[in-house]
Amino acid sequence: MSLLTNALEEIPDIVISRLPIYLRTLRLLDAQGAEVTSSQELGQLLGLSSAQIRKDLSHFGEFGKQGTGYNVAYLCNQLEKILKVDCVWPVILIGAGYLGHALASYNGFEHRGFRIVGVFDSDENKIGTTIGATVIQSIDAIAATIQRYRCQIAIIAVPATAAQQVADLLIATGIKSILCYAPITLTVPAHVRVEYIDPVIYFQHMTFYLTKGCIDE
Amino acid sequence: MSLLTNALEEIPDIVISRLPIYLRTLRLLDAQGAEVTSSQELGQLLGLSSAQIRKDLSHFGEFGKQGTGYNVAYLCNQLEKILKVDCVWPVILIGAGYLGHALASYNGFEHRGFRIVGVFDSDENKIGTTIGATVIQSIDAIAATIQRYRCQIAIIAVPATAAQQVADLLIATGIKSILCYAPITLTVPAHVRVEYIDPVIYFQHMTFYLTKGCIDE
DNA sequence: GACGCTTTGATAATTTTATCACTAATCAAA
DNA sequence: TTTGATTAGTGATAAAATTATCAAAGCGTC
Repeated sequence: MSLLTNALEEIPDIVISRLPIYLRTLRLLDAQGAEVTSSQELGQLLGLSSAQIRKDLSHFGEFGKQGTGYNVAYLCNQLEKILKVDCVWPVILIGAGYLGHALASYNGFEHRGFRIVGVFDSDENKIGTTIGATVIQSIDAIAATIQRYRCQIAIIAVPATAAQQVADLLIATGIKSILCYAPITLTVPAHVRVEYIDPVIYFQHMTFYLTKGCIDE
Repeated sequence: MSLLTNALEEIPDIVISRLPIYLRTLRLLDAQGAEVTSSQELGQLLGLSSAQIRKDLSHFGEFGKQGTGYNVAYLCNQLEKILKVDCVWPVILIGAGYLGHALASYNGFEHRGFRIVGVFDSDENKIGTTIGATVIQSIDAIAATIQRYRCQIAIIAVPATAAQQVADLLIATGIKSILCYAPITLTVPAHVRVEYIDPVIYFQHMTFYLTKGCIDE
């Protein structure tokens, strides 16, 4: 089977969503000096069944050797190709509050395939100031940056009240994927993909399973 | 059916994971002054089918009225009870880097059921300094804070290299749920729940669906 | 009050996802 | 070389999740 899959087969999104986890773990194993691994070992590390991992990978080709397992470096490479992160994607960041600063300062993006190429804010007082080497620009400058880098990915790190408006602007300017840190669900056209990060969603998921133990009660 | 469900029925985790999204949207509707809504309207806002929303809610009881829909305030209340966020949960935060600062400064936790009651770091230079009104404490002080607040939830916002060690410490001290911002999969006992936030995982998911357009290529 | 429109909640049907079970390949050691 | 222990890949099966369907109920209008 060809690497980027036979066009007849539609790969489930849930499979795609696991690949980055596999990749992250494989790169850790690689960094630890492991030459080979197995679906069983990976499954143990990730809390998944070995069958699931083999099945997931089988959508894209054959990467292992029976009796031996997978060559870590090779599988890393293949996954990077499948996910198209064997290169660096330009990303723009909207919002230069505390969160925007944390994201812009994070140095874990580049070696995993992403670089923040522009930071934007609407606050006049922030425009022109810097985060590390990056100058915060006016919202008006977004289009130019997107064009220059052919940027398809944006991070929204503005307050919830401004997020939809920012999203509309980004989409009008050609952004195809948005990572939204604002705690709202955006309304976007079908060709735009949005992923959300809202820590409270995770907390509220957790508390369902906890026995109640609140402050002042 | 009783509110917190008939013990015979095991509610799928995937259903639980959607409830916080429903709650978030309902509270938005409430803030906008909406008195009632419908599974159809909610579904439209969230990109889900109305049947799914009705089915999800049906695990917990009957909250709507045929022909009318759901009373927004009432359904909010019920979801808050189901998720046990009709109160404030104490949370501790480990790691006072940029991300830790962003989290500690965020004022969107409290009204959704959570309060950061302690911030900890291993860096001697940070200990004793403040984020807003919160004093950064030594890692050694974690146990006392957990005990004092009967804290069950922790946020890990330390580098990947330290995360497992911190997790082990937290678990030994009684933490039951961890929100992990470090880009690794933690190894934890079965009774501990971990949720992960790693933006790169989302980016790499997105790029699978994008046409390649990297920097310098 | 009857009628038309809407909506829920329940059940059935369908689709999707995960698991199982097995074959063939690989390797190390006897 | 043979044997035993592993392991990938895969078609079949089981489980889970989503979607479709529909009766009953509510509301507004005539």
